[in-house]
Amino acid sequence: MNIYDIAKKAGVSIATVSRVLNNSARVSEATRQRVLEAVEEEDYKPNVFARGLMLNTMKTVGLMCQDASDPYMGAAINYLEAGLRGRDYEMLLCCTGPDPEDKQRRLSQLLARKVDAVILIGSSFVEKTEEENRYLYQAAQQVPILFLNGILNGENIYGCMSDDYKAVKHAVSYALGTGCRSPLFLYRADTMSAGRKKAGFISAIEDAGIPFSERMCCLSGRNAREAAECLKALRQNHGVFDLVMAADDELAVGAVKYALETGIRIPEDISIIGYNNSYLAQCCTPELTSVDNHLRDMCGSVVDMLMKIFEKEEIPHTTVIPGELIMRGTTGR
Amino acid sequence: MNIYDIAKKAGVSIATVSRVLNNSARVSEATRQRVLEAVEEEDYKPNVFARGLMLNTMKTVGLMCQDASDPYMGAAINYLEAGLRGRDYEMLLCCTGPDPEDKQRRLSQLLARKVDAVILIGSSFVEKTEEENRYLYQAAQQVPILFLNGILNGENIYGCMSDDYKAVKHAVSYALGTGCRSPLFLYRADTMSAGRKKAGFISAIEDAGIPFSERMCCLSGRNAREAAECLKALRQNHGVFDLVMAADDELAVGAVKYALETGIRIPEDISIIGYNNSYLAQCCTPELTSVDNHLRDMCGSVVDMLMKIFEKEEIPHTTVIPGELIMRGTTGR
DNA sequence: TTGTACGCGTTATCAG
DNA sequence: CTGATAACGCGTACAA
Repeated sequence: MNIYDIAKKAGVSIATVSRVLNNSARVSEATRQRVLEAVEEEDYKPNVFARGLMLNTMKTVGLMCQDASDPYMGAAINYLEAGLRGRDYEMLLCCTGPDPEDKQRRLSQLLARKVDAVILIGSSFVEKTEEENRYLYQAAQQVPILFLNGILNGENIYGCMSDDYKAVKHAVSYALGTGCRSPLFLYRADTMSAGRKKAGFISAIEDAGIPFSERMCCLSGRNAREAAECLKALRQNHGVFDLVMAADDELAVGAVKYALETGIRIPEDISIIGYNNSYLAQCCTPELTSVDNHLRDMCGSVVDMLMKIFEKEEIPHTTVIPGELIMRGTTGR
Repeated sequence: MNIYDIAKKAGVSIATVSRVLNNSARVSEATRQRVLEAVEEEDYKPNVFARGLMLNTMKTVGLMCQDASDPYMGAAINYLEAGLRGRDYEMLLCCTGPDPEDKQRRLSQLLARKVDAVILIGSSFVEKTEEENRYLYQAAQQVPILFLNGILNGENIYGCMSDDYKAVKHAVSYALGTGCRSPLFLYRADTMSAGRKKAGFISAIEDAGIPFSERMCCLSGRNAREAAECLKALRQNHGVFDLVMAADDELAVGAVKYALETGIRIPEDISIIGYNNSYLAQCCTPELTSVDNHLRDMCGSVVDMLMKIFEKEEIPHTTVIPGELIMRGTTGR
C-alpha cells in the first residue's frame, strides 16, 4: 500500500496525495476529501524511509544517559519523552555507561542514524580536557547538542542547568543558621555538577565564618549502603560533622542510615540535606529535606530550546533554572 | 558524501562499494582495500534512509513502558538497551503513561516507524478484555510483540515472565514459618502480575492452615508515603497484621515507614517482604528482605527470544524465570 | 570478479 | 488547482 495505490483509488496523481497529506499548497476541498477518504479506507501511512530519504530527517532525537535505572535519569527521560512526543519527535535512547569510548561510539551511531539532535542527560558527558570533549564538538557540526544539567561552550552546543551553586549555598546557609557547626559535603563523583555544588557549599560555610578544609568533603561510594559505611569510617577517624549536604538523595539516604545505625538523632544531632527531591526523599524515616531542582521545568526548557533551534531562532546557549529547598524531617533542630 | 562519491574515489562501481560494505559476494582483496581506504578517508556512512527503503528495516525495536522513572522499569530499559545494542539494534522508547488510548496511539506510531519488533515492559499493557487487547493482536500481525514480565496468548506474541506465584508463595511460607500469624498482601494495582502474586500469597497461607479472606489484601496508593498511611488507616480499623507481603519494594518501604512511625518493631512485631530487590531495598533501615526476580536474566531472555524470532526459529511463546528470596533485616524474628 | 540499470516510496519542481 | 517527472541513496538482479 503506497502513495500510488492511494492516488489511483482517489483518481488523482501522487503529487496531489502528497499535498493533501502534508497540507502543503492549496488543494480543492472536493479532491481533498476524496484523497482523505482513500487514505482512511486503506489506513495508509506514508513510508517513513522514503520520506526520510527526501527530507533527510525522521523527526527523531537521540537521548544519551549513563544509566536509565537512576531514578533521576528516569524521570528526565519521562519528561523529555513527553515533551518531544508533543512536538511529534520520537526518541532514540542510548544508555552508555561510564566508559568514554562507549559514549563516543554511541554518539556516532546516533549521528549515523541521522537524528535531528542529541540530548545528553547529566554533566557526566562533559570531560575535563578539550581533547576528550572533541567528539562532542565534532558532533555539534552535524546536529545541535543539548545538555540537560550540563554545560559546554561551543558552536551549536546548548544546555539547561539548575543553579546548583545557589541552591546548595542556600540550603547549607539555612542549616548553619539552625545551629550546625561542622558541615560535610558528601558526593560520589567529580562531575561538573558536583563541582558547582561544592563551590556553593564552600561559599556558604565561609560566609558563616567557618574556614573551609578539604576534609569537609567526602567522596563516597555509589549507593546508600556505601555512603553509610563511608560516614562510619569517617567518624572512626575522628571526623566530626553535624550537617551532611549530599550531592543527591541516595547519598543522603545513606547518611540517614548512618545516623540510624549509629544511634545519632536526626535532626537533633545531625542535619541531612539531599539533592533532587526524588521520591527517595520520601522513602526514608525521617523524610529528607532536599533540594528540588525543578527537573520538569528543565526538561521542558530543553525541549523548547530545541524547537527554537530547529526553527533557526537565535537563543542563548544556556538557560539556568533556580532550585528550591523542600523542608522535611532531616533538618531544623 | 554518498556511495557514488566513494565509488568514484576508489575507481570502482557503486555495486562494488556496496558489496564491500556488506561483505556480500566475493570481491578481490585489492579492490576491497581500495574501497575501504576511500570509505575510511571520507568517513563515509551509508545513508540509513536509503538503506531502510531497500531493506525495509532500520534495525530498530520499539520499547514501551508506562513510566521510565520507576526504578524497575529503568533497570529493565538499561538491560534491554544493552542487549539490543550488542545485537546492533537501536531502541525507540515510548513512555506511555497509564491511559489505554495513549498506549494504542504510541504503538501505532511505532509501527508507522517500521520498527522490527515491539517490547512491552510490564503486564500493565495487558488489559482485561479481548476487545481492549485487540490493538495488540493487530500489531502482532505486522511485527513480533514481546512482553517483559507479562503474557498474552496469540500468534506472534511472546513473553518472558518471572514466576511471581512461586516466589511469593515461597516468601510468605518462609515468613509464616518464623511465626507470623496475620499476613497482609499489599499491592497497588490490579495488574496481571499482582494477580499472580496474590495467588501465591493465598496458596501459602492456606497451606499454613490460615483461611484466606479478602480483608488480608490492601490496595494501596501509589507511593511509599501513601502505603504507610494506608496501613495506619487499616490498623485504626482494627485490622491486625504481623506480616506484610508487598507487591513491590516501594510499598514495602511504605510498610517500614508505617512501622517506624507507629513504634512497631521490625522484625520482632512485624515482618515485611518487598518485591524486585531494587536498590530501594537497601535504602531503608532496616533493609528489606525482598524477592529478586532476576530482571537481568529476564531481559537477556527477551532479547535472545527476539533474535531467534528474527532468525525465523521456532521458539516457545513463554519463558519463565524463577525468583529468589533475598534475606535482609525485615524478616526473621 | 565487476559494472549497469532498475526499483524502493516519497517530496519538490515546474509546466500546464 | 493539478499532473508529470526528477531527485533522494542504496541494494541487487543480470549482464559482461
